[in-house]
Amino acid sequence: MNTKILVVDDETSIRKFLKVSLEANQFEVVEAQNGHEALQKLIESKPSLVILDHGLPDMNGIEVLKKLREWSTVPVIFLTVRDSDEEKVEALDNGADDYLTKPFSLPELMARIRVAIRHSKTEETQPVLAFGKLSLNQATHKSTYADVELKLTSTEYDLIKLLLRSGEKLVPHRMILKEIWGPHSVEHNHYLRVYFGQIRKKLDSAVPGAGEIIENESGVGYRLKPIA
Amino acid sequence: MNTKILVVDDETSIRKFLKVSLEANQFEVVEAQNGHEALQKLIESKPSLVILDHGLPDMNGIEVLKKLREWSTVPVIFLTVRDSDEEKVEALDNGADDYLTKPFSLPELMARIRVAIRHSKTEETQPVLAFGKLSLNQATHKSTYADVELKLTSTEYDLIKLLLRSGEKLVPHRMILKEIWGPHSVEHNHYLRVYFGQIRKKLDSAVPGAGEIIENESGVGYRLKPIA
DNA sequence: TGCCATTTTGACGAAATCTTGACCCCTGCA
DNA sequence: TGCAGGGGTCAAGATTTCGTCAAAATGGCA
Repeated sequence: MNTKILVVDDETSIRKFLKVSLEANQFEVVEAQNGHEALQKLIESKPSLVILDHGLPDMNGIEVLKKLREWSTVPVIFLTVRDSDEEKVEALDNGADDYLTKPFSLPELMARIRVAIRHSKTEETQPVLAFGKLSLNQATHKSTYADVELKLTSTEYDLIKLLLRSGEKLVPHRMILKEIWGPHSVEHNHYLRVYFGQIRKKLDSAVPGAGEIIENESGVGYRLKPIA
Repeated sequence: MNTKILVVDDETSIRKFLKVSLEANQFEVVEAQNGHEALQKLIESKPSLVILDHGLPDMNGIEVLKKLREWSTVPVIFLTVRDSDEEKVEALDNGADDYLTKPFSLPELMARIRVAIRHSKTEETQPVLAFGKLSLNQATHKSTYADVELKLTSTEYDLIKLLLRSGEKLVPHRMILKEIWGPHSVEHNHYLRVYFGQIRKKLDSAVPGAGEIIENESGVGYRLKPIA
């Protein structure tokens, strides 16, 4: 699976140019023409990186950036036509990871994309996440409990990944919902009950009693139980 | 303790300029004039970030970068006089985290430094509130007395958190009620009796007598008993 | 098109938690 | 001695949150 990049720009010519260039470098490209579409596509296609233009028809790039930073940690490279200090500082301080002024050089953009992706890899994408007997291999996309494979759906997989990343730290309901279903679903606590129920059942059928590693703190959130 | 930055440049004027500017922004500055000194200082003073000039007398910046990347993951911002694509790509692909061309704008440099430091701050310090033998881990949402776990409900947890934040200072009834139950419930003093009763009971069953750490000042409020 | 895996929704009992009221104690005071 | 106010304790509802099951909707994909 190639690395997916979301390109947000209202000018078709620039989008096409970036699409062709990025695809020539083995990236998969998702396009958005405005802020709302960008946030929508971000939830749908979970890209590994976002290239965000400053000037958009419905809301400006900074607003999009602030919105997505409420729940996403995806790397963002900001693009702009103007070379203004204030804009740069504003973007970088609001969560942009890099900033390029148009016209930019393609090799430089590619190099900066590699840097951004390198960063997010080292921070989050360790090939194997594990906690106690529960482990998850992000390369093969497989998960095991005590070396017994669990057949998880992709949503179940994402939930386990989220808990594993937090170790024995408690993850609040709303944070889970935001991460997995997007900021619109912050209220749907019922999802959590259903999905953690399914996951517990699969854990139990792998190793009876294993479902207990998923703990609930009533009214607050879920966490993994530290190894006894 | 301030964040430490290693500035590597052979030109004294630029080093001084950066030193003054960085110190004005609450950073601590360590200087090096050449590649060998840079690697030396990196080991000695363990900075949180390196600003590395491309042209150095003994070895060029790329070589320094490659060397330090053999064992260090410290963020590196590359500086150069020439605006060359090849140089940029080479630096970024060899482990530089950002790249700026002289003359650069100071606000932009500061913003990019903040980004780099933000990136490297992956692990947060575990926020533990404690007073005497009572402690509360806000990451795991667990509480202990003398290392015995107390199974608190979320409201009980919030109450203990409130008392812990005030240390041995007295917290008035109305303040507690407003914080936990909202401004509508400022009159319901009965809640406090019931809840602190429950908490005392849980403390006692963890360590007999421990319930006494919650003291009441008649007609005024509650507080934690200073350590004997 | 129809099938299948998955996601979303609804329903319901169980568990945990919160709220309320009854009753006790103690203290200070008339 | 009686009584009022504040505090502590207990336990019975009331309410919220959980866990579970299963039906309906959705979305690829042959």
